[in-house]
Amino acid sequence: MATIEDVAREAGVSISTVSYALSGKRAISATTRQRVQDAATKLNYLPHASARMLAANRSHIFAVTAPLHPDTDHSAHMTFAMEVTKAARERDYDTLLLVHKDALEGMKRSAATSLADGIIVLDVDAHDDRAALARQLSCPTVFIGIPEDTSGLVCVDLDFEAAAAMSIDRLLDAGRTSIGLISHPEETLVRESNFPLRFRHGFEHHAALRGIDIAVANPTHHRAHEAIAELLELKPDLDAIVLNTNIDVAGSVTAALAGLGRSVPRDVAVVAAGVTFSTLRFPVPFDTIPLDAHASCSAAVDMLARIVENGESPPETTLIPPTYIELGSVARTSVTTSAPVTAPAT
Amino acid sequence: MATIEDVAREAGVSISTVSYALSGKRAISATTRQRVQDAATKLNYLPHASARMLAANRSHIFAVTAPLHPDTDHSAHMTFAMEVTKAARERDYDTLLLVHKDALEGMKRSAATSLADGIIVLDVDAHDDRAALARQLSCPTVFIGIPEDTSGLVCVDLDFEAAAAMSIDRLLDAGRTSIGLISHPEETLVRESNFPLRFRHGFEHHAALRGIDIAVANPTHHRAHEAIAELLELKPDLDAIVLNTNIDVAGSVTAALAGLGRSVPRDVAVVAAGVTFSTLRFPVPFDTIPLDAHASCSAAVDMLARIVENGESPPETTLIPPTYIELGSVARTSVTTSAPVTAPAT
DNA sequence: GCGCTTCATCGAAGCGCTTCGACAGCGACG
DNA sequence: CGTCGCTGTCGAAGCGCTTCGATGAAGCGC
Repeated sequence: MATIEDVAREAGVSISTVSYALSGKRAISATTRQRVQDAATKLNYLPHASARMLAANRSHIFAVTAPLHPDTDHSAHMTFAMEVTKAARERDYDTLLLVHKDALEGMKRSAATSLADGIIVLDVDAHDDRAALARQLSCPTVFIGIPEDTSGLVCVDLDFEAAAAMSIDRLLDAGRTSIGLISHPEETLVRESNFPLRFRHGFEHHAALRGIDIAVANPTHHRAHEAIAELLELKPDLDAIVLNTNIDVAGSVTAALAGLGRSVPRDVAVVAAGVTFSTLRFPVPFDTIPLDAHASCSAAVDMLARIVENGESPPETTLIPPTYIELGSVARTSVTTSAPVTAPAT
Repeated sequence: MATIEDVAREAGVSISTVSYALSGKRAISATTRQRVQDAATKLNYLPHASARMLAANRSHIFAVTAPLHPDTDHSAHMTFAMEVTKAARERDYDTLLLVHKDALEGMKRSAATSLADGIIVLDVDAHDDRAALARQLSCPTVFIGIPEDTSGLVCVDLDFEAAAAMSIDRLLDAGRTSIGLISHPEETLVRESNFPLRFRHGFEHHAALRGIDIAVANPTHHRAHEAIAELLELKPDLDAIVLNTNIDVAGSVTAALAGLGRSVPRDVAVVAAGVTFSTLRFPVPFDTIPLDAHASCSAAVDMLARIVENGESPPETTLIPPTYIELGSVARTSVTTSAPVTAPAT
């Protein structure tokens, strides 16, 4: 492999000139820069990674901690890891994958050895060990997800509270009156994975605010029809369901409702909110308030890069506003529809 | 962070002695070594990653290329990436994730900049661009999966041909006579993902060898019942199904068969072969010949580490023998069962 | 035409580690 | 008692890059 010295010789300049010409950190005349670039291209020069790291004290590597729990949704997990990696590459960083039990030890190690310039934390629990570690680590760290105590941290995530409120508002605006929430499986809630809790909290809070009574079900075995039966028992007049759950449960909601003699959206409106999957290929696609991995990850990586490169200190918490995608699973109820079309209720 | 110099001062020895004491590359007296280790522990010393890389010309990093296709099974994908990472950590390597289009460019870059000591290639197609690249790269590379032309490469994988043969043998031994294969979706076959093809080839080959006639279905839309109906049309007397397909199709086989008035294993025996998922939580668990991610990944990482560290050159292809897990989905047919129990047909 | 600034370039000092060769000390051997 | 060969330790030379300070050349005003 060609070294910077080879390029310098080829271009007839000094080593430092090559470095400055390629990095742009000092003014170099156009002609010299061109010669250097030509030489670099000709020799197929790429700087030796560790030499660059050592001299510049910067690795251009981000560590990504992504622990795998028994109840982890692999698909969502993969999507986030990929999106972080893609976003990092766009800013000229590579990503080191830290998994499993190695998460804590890996964070320490990659910080202590200066292997990583920064750390991205995925799949955050309400009381996450990695929060305490991040505070004492002095290696810039950004959380995708929001632990209970955010002091001294930098966190990015979808505004789940707002997403929950948005789902309620849409359903009420469409004339629905009796809303149930199907949440994540028990296992996920038990370890206090942060976002199902935040969604649920936002849901209950906003329901109270709008003066409606709601029901909540946590499917124990990823079974949709059990959850729905549970909701129907609590609220026999159920006419709307909000799904903040995994794809398995969501995917079988249509069938489960059909089994109970209800159709979507005629009898029951459905909104999937704060979910990573698309419902486009479901028998009846559901209106969706997506948990957009791309948005969260590129925002987080962007922040991390700015902390590392410019020493910026972003706010503790950045909430990404939700967006609503209509796919036809929330028709207006007949009562409302019978009102004059030109003057819809506000 | 403490440097090697701090440790040397603390232990009252020279820098090189510290290096040798910690690496064990030269004889150091027990007392000195102990003093050095104590000093290192006291100062919380960890060697600076890039300094070590630069001096030793070794990064202790493996790159992992794992491209994401539209039809990629995220769960399997994640499992393999995780298993590679875990296996690498056990040998003191970290893993860099290279995704998406970045796969080729990332391989080049991490090799050219000496960022990675070696490369693991996942999700290999029969005609994979990464094979040609690996040949010209001079960076040790191990494929998990087997492209058509393996010359000059090092590849590890489950012996899918043997797994296919094993599934046929087991079914025939259990007295089944009419076997159908449900393979991967069209999309996966079209891009010539290597293992579905190898499985299918082994399946057809062994069926011919054992003198039976078989049927094959490729579900187009991940729909199990369509595939089964297709098989039944081809072979109305179907009494055994081999599944070499994704979890979505496999998961709904029981229901699809029930819908067609057949039960497992009474009417139809089922074996899942060369699959990454477990069928334990299916309504009827299926006998399984697993594609064991852990086995493949740790074998591959082991090989890569030995190439990097000892300059070994393993054989082009290493096939991992299949194992059979009985879960009760292959009962002997009544005909066979009525034969004397003490003298089963061979 | 002198001193001043500005621009482009260079030389050299590290970054923190590994590793090679050198060498002191010491027991063994003739 | 001199010499040989070990063993354990040290000093120093890099690894390939970045970056600081220095310097020469060119441009400017007075």
